Parts: sequence; C-alpha cells; structure tokens
Amino acid sequence: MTQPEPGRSGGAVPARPPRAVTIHDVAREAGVAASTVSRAFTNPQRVNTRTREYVLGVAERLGYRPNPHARALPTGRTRTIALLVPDITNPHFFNLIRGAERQASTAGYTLVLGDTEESPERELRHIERLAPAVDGFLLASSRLSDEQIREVSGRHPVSLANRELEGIPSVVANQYDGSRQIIEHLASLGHRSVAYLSGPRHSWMGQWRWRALADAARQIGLTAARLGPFPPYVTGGAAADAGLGHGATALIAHNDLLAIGVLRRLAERGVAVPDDISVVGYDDIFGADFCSPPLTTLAGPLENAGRTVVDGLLEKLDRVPSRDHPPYRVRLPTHLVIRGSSGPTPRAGGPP
Amino acid sequence: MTQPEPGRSGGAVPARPPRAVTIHDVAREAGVAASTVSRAFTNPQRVNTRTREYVLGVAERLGYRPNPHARALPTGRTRTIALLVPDITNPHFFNLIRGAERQASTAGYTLVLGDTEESPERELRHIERLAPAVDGFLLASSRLSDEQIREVSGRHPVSLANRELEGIPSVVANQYDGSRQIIEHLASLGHRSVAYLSGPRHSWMGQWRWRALADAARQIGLTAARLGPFPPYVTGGAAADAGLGHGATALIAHNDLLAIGVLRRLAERGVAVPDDISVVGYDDIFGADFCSPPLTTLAGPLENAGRTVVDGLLEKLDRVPSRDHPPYRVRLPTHLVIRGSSGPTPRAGGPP
DNA sequence: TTGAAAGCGCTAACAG
DNA sequence: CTGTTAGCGCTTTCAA
Repeated sequence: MTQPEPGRSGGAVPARPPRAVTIHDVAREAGVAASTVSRAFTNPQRVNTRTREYVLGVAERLGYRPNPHARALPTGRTRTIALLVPDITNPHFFNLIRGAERQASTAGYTLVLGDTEESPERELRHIERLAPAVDGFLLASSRLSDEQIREVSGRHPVSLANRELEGIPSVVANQYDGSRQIIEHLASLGHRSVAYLSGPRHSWMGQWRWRALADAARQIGLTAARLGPFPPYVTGGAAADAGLGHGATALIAHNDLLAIGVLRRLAERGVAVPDDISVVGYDDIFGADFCSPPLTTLAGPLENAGRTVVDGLLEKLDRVPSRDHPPYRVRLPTHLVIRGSSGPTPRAGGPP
Repeated sequence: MTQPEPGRSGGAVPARPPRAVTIHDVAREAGVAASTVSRAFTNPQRVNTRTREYVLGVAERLGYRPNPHARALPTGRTRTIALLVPDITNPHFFNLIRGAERQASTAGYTLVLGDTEESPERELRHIERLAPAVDGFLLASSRLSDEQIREVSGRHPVSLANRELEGIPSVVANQYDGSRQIIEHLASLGHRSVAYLSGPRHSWMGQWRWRALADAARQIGLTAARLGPFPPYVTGGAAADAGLGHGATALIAHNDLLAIGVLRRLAERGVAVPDDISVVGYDDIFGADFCSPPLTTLAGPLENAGRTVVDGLLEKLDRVPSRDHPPYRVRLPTHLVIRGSSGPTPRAGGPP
C-alpha cells in the first residue's frame, strides 16, 4: 500500500504553496520598496546600515532566496560555469573535476558538467547549447583546434586546462619538464631506445608530450619513436604489440589508462615488466599505484589544476573590460613517481 | 609579446555586440508577433505549418537561441537538474554520473553536479543553494536520514539512487540478491566464518548489505560478523587488521575502494590472498580487475542506474499532478564477478 | 538614502 | 491561427 505523496493536498504534510518568497514579500513585510531589498543584497553599502540590517533580518525570517534566473535576466550574469571534459569516466579528470567544483562552489558559482566523449563536434554542440545558460566555459583537454578555441573564446569567456593558447587563461601541468624527467629516468636505467605510444590525434597535450620526449631524447642521445595513435583507454592494449614490434626497451604511454592496458597485454603475452620491457605513463591516476606492477608515471596536481582553471575564468569574468591585463597563464609543476614498471634495460645476452 | 585579446575593440576580431538575438529580433525579421515565434518553438502544433516553418527558418538564419533564464521565469521550469554525490572522486560514481549526464542531455536537460563530501550538512546546504536554480534533485547514495529525505522531497522533486523510500522514485542495484550470491560463493569455497567490513554509518546501502549478508549467512549456516565502521576509501586498510583479529576466513568489504585498501594492507602484513584469507568487494569499480589479486566483487549496471535515476525524476516532473501514479521504483540486477581474491578456505593443518 | 518605473527575454491567457 | 497584453523576480537608472 502506497502512502499519499507528500506535498499533495490531503496528505499528512500540509501542501504549502510552491511559490517561493520573493523580494516583494520581503519589501512588504519590511515596509520598504522592493528596490531597497534588492540593494540590501547586491549593493549593501548603498543602503542605510539600519534599514539594511532590518531588511536582511526580515528576508532571513521569511526564508527568502534570490531567484538566480530572475537575477540573470537583467544582469546577464548567471553565476554558473560549465566544465567540459572529453571523458567523464577517465580517472584523470576526477580530481580536476573535484577541484573545479570546490573552487566554483566557494566563489558562489554553480558548476555544470559536460562530457564531450572525445568528439570536437559534441564539444561545440555542448558549448552552443550551454552558452545562454552559463557565464563561461572551462575546457579541459579540449579536442578542438586552436582555430575553433579562438572562435569560441571570441564569443564566450573561456579558461583552458591542459592546453595553452595565446591570450586565453590556461593551466597546464608542466609536461615539458616532466617528459624530460621520464627520459632521464629511463636513460639512467640504461635504455637507449624508447617508444611513445600516442593518444588521440587532436590531443594538444599528446603533441607536447611527444615533442618534449623527442627533444630530451635527442639531447641525451637516445632514440625515440612515436607509435600510434591509440585509443587512450585501458582497451588500447594493441599499443603494446606495436611497441614490442618496434623493439624499444621502454614504452611511454600517452596516459595511465593506456599504460595499464599495455601492462595487461604484456602480461598476456608473457612479457615481463620491467625485466623485459619498461612501461611509463602520464597522470598518476587512481589505480596506477596498485596495478601490477605498479606504474611509474608522471604526476601532476590535478585538483589544484581544477581550482586554478576556475580562477582563470573568474578572473576573466570579473576583470574590468577596459583595462589591459596579462592573460592568466599557469604552469603547475609535475614530478615523476617511480614505481615498479620501470627498471634496468634487459641485457642482450644471459648473465656474463 | 601578447597579441590583442579577441573580442575587444581594437583587436583583429571585430567586437560583435554581445547582445544575443532574441525572440523579438526574429519576430521583426519574420514580420510576425513575438508570441508567434515563442509558440513556434514551444507549441508548434498551435501555429500554421507554413508560418511555423518560415519563422523557424528565420530564427535559424539569425542564429536565435532561446534564453533559458528568461524561459524559466514565467514557467518556473529551468530544464536543469542537480546530481548530488557523496564523493566525486569515487570511481563508483563515474559511470553513474556519465549515465545521468547522457540521459539528462538527451532529454534536453542540463546536469549540475554537487559533491557533498560524505556530509549530510553539506548535502542539505547544496540542496538549499541549488533549489531555486533547478527543477529537481538526483540524490545518489544520500547521507541524509529518511526524515530529511522526506522533507526535501516534500519541497522539491527528488529521485534516489542507491536508496529506497516509500513514495519517492528510486533505483538501486539489487544488493539483497547480490549479497546472497557472495555468501553462496564463499560457502561453496568452504568458508564458515565471514566478516563484513562496514562503511559509513549513514550508508543506507551498507545497512542493506549487512542485513542481506546476515540473512543469507544464517540460512546457509555460516557465521557472519559486522566490523567497523571504516572509511570507505583505499585508506581504510585498518579494516584488514580488524578482520584478521576477528579470525574470519573471508572478508567482505563495504565497497571496492575499501577492499583494495584491505588487499594492500594484507600484502604489507604478508598475508596471502586468497590462500590465507579471501576478500570480496562491492561495485566492480575501475581498477577492481587489475589490482592484485584481481578483486572478486558484486557488479551492478551503474551507467544504467544513472540513466534510470534521471528517468525517475523526469517522469515525476512531467507527471500530471492530479493523477495518482505508482512511484517509479527500479531494482537493477547485480552479478558476482569472480576473480582472484576469493578462494578455498585455508586448511587448518598442513597437507594431509 | 530611498522609491518609482522601466525593462531583461520569454510565456500564457485572452481577444479577435 | 495570430496579435496584444500582462506579468515571472530581479536590477538599475532616474528622481525625489
């Protein structure tokens, strides 16, 4: 037997009128004009201290909540921002999302989340759809071209994570230094030939990683090959076969998801890690420390990045439009977490 | 040298007026009244086919986008829903979130995400804050009491995931059957004494899990103890010590996060899994298949649950208020994924 | 310092 | 079937 739906007339709970208390209710109750109530909230210094306090008290007592939509209409400001990520289920983004959510929430903003599923078209469609509802966009690991991002940025406030573009606020983990750390680590272990298992063709980070790896390899004097692209998921195990075929002694995967997939495939093939081949990833995602062997990977401060990308956008939103201002651009330090998946080069012959 | 900010006057890109095209622009251009344009979008059948098509064409050409805030004002409907989860970074929720985001998006709704960080107070605060901006709430693994949920549900449309409450739409994975499967699996392996490592005190799922485990254990004739509560994170390794101290031959963790933490602690202690002790988890999260040993765990269709919880809410939102309607209540099937962390009971003596 | 009044963009009666 | 007219709740000139 189902009990009566609460909030319906006739139920145990008295059906309060669903209409929320407005600025007018407060005004009437406080004996002032609606505009004064409005000011008391949005421009406190422009109303007499005593009236303000009184009005605020009445509002409190009546349980007044400003209606964000009504507020958005005359001001054009919604106090909502959108975060678009290519893959909501990729652990890489978890902490980024959390950081962004926290920072937005702290600043009194609401965060809406969009999953672009690695598709530039979907990304644009999301932007299009969300544009009238939000004050700006946080684009994380955007799959758009530079052109497209500029275009979007010309139309709406934008802040970038894992991507840099002249004149647009951005935050990235320092992949250049990080990639060098990887190469140095591998070189110190005796490796002379490494392969980079690349991710999505449109991944800006990926291009950077490869460039940094190649630069460092050249300078240190070992050979680096770029293989792929491979899907940046644990299902990208095929990358392992490509790596094996290439003959490198160390595989550097586009991200940890792919690295874990590679680890698996290698295990299936009976290839020992790190004895036969070393594997390194990027991101230090959840799981990188307990896969087997635990993954050597480049870690970045993701939650921090999430907060920072929000800062970049808010800074832009609040900036006085007339003043010229250096664009907000942040590079966060990375560090190599050395675990069990990287080790000395296998010796060509048996023991001496 | 920084290039001029796009969208500023003086930049290379001409600064288009930021004012969006409205219903009036379309009306003027099409030579009809604004209300006709409005109807063409929201009530297509009430406008002459030819005018409608013409108007829609003009709107298209002008790049008209309805302003959701303006639309929300007279209707009270925002086409936005909020999803609140206790821990954004818990992989358990990833697929739930994705499912919800997809379903919402498909239905033309926008999803806003809130992280309650396992705190009932924060959960209420989020609801309070978001209430004027959304049409309803999706509460996943809510940490609120039944009382509190009823109260919230009396005030706003609510749909529940991982929780059931009379008269409120809900979706849960069938933990009862699932827990029985776990007990049967363990019993078939020869275990006679198991311990449940419990999670948050306010976890409704947790209480269910324990109840189901206890029932099944009693019926099948093995003893089950409830230990804890322990934090439901990988950092909850202390649960392993409690389990060891208790002397059970199988440990059933509140969730996979905790189970993975237990696995780790056990490894540190030199306790072999499953030879010395078996470990089972709940959720089949990302990583459960590649931790070591891979985790035996109860899997549920999370993405499906995400879609379903959205359906529950939309159904409620669109329901004719006057008609009595059976509450939308779904139980999704679960299945036990048997991996390497569960095995036969250790024999008391050595080999015979 | 405060009030009156005019919108923000859209919907929804109500006439015609 | 379509146009006119009020608002939705709030902000923001403009006067007083």
